[in-house]
Amino acid sequence: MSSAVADTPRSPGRPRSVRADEAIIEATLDLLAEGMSVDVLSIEAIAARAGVGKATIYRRWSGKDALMHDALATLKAPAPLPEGKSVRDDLVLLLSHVGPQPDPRLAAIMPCILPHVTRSEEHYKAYQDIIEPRRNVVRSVLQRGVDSGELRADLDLELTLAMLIGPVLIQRVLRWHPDLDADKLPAQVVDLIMAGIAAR
Amino acid sequence: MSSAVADTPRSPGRPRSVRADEAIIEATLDLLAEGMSVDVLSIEAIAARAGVGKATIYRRWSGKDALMHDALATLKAPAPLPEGKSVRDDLVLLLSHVGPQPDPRLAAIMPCILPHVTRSEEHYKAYQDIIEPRRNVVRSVLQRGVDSGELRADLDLELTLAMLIGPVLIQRVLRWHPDLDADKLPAQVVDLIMAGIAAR
Amino acid sequence: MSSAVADTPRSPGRPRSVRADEAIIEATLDLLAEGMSVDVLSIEAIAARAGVGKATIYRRWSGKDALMHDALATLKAPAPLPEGKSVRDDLVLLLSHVGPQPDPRLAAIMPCILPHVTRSEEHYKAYQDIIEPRRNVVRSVLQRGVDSGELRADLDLELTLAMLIGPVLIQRVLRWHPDLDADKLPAQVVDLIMAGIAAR
Amino acid sequence: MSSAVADTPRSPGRPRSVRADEAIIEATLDLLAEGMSVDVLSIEAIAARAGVGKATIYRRWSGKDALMHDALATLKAPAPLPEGKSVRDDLVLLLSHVGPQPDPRLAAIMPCILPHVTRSEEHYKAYQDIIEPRRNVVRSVLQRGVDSGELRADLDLELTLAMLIGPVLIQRVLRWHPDLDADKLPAQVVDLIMAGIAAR
DNA sequence: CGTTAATCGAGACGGTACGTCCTGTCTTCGG
DNA sequence: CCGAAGACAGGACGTACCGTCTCGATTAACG
Repeated sequence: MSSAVADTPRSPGRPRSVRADEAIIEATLDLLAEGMSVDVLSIEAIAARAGVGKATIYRRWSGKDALMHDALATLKAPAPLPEGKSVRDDLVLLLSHVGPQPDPRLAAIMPCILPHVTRSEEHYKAYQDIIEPRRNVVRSVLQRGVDSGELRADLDLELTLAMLIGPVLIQRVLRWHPDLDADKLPAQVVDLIMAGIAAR
Repeated sequence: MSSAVADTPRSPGRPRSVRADEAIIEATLDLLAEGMSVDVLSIEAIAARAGVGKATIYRRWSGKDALMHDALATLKAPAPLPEGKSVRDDLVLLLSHVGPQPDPRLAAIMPCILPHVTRSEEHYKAYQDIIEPRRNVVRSVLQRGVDSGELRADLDLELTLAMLIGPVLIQRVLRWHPDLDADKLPAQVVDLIMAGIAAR
Repeated sequence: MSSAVADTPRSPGRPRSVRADEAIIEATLDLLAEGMSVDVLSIEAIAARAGVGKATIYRRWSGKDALMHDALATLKAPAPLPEGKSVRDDLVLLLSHVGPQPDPRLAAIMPCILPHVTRSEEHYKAYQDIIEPRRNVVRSVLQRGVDSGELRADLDLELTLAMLIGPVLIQRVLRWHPDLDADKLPAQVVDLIMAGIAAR
Repeated sequence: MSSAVADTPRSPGRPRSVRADEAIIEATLDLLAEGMSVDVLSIEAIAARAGVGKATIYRRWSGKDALMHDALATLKAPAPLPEGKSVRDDLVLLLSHVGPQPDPRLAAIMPCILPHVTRSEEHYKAYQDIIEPRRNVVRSVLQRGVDSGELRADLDLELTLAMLIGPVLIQRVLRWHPDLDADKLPAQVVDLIMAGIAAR
């Protein structure tokens, strides 16, 4: 093409391998999902699992935190499902997706990053760009429920958000609980919080 | 000993220092409360903080897990508060105690052990003796509410438990949330779950 | 070219740069002469010094050993000096040429390759084609001395060769010796070995 | 003992293992003797060969150079043999000891350190305390020969020294030479240099 | 009141992972 | 096709801790 734009000037030398990029991210997610905590997750282990030299990782990311952030960002489900017929069904769907879908590793990883973001405001802010879009979807569903009259008009959206997400975050702990079924949890949570626990 | 009762047979040699015991437990809790995750919490750091040799720790505990367990067990508030005048007030009180009281470090530590117990059923069971008594208190308050007619007769106690505890576990994450006040969270959570979010 | 002789069929594409060839050889010799050992001498360093890409080197030589061999072969003085008037003068001249002439780097490089050829018989043999011609010149001078009666008839030529070359090889070590002058060393060595050290 | 001297105050903590010291030195000498050059010799290889952690090496030596120096110092034969009946026999004995005795690795290592000490005056000086004592013994034998009239009165001791040591340093190269026998080399060298090569 | 024995702080032990640097090879572009 | 630039997998660097061990000194109860 003889026309103008020099789209991407293209730096000299061999371009970075896309295969390596993917292998590193996948290895990171796999290791996280295998239950390793953020702190015990080692660059050396990631490199070995990805079949990659350590330098290839450090060429792309400054350290473990930056790599982790990008790895988790790839899990950022591209808007899982915005709309259904009722607020109740939408919420159940969304909460189910914080769970095993779309990437089955997500449910395993989430509790691992919880203490990570808890450590400091700095860590917390670093993950806002990943967490907030997900929360926004839930928030908008709640707002729609208020507007449509399905939910109470005086509802504290932020509080409700925290209560919806909390149980799901600890759902892995509930796996071994004899009286609860993790698969049905989202629906039960939504139903309970819709109705309230107080007697009528 | 020529006397009767062999109370404690008393082994020969220098007895173990009580000061060391306490210093180690305190150092462990301090470090956990400072936001370190379970994995990065090192025996070496505990020993240094406690002013104690590493062997002094390994002589008492088999490893990090055993020490952690005992340290957290000392936080096991000796029955925080059994009874109030209403289920609502009791729940608020109990949830507040999962928070900053009685030991201010408790709230900081709880999110740290979450991924730890999540790792495997083995880890999970190891902490049951600490977690379950606390849950039992909440459970009995809920049962009393059902019996007294304050709560719905068909209430799923285990599910309700999970929903009450979830938001509190992630309350540290909410510290930096602009629209939520961690101190008021327990009361808000209880009120919301009592009433439900559905419009009447 | 429309003219006649297609001497060398001339492969297609850009011909190899003679400048690069020379620059690589020169860079190799320079680095060796700067006292680097054979093992620390890196292709990367040679490429950088020559202002050349690493691939440009690997396209011409199979590896470090092959490059080194060719580089040293260029130092193979094209018959330094065959004949003088006396065996003594010839030897002094030859030893001086193992030293700073004709290429001043030769004296610096020789001790570097010593441990290299020492490593295995394989390495040793690889450099025979460079070393032996030089030794042959000395050998023939010695033989001429025996024939002419200047040297003892029962002389062990190989042994004498080793004794003449040894001191020169370590002459760099002698640079800092306060009582020896490297420049005069060849003459002194020849004179001493001619006369012997035993009292008469 | 109630008397004075507090010999060695003894620092607290576990004392350093003598076994480790020895294993490290032995591993270093073994690897050097196996023909590795100084530069390719890695701390990691030494640690592996010695069955020792890297930290155990770095706790004792600042780096490769310091370790090498101490390793070679242990080869410093504690006065190989001072005196015989003739200067000739003494020299043969001493030169033989620069060779395979007392430690058979010495002959293999010497050519390896030659380019090392050659690199700079700094490196050269660092090994003076190892090299010079050995040279001193030879020097004193030569001086004794001059005093006793066995050697020429006008002998240049330093030059003679260089000529005696040179051939031995390159004796490994001579291993594969068909016409020379490394074992007999010292005697041949001494005899030749005593008599001179000039015809009488 | 000296013996005995388990404790203490201290720190070295064999390891593992760190993040950096350099190896020799491979892969892209522009000349 | 060549040349430079530079990414690739691999591996050694020197540091920092890991959990274990070994040391001299301390500290009680027992004989």
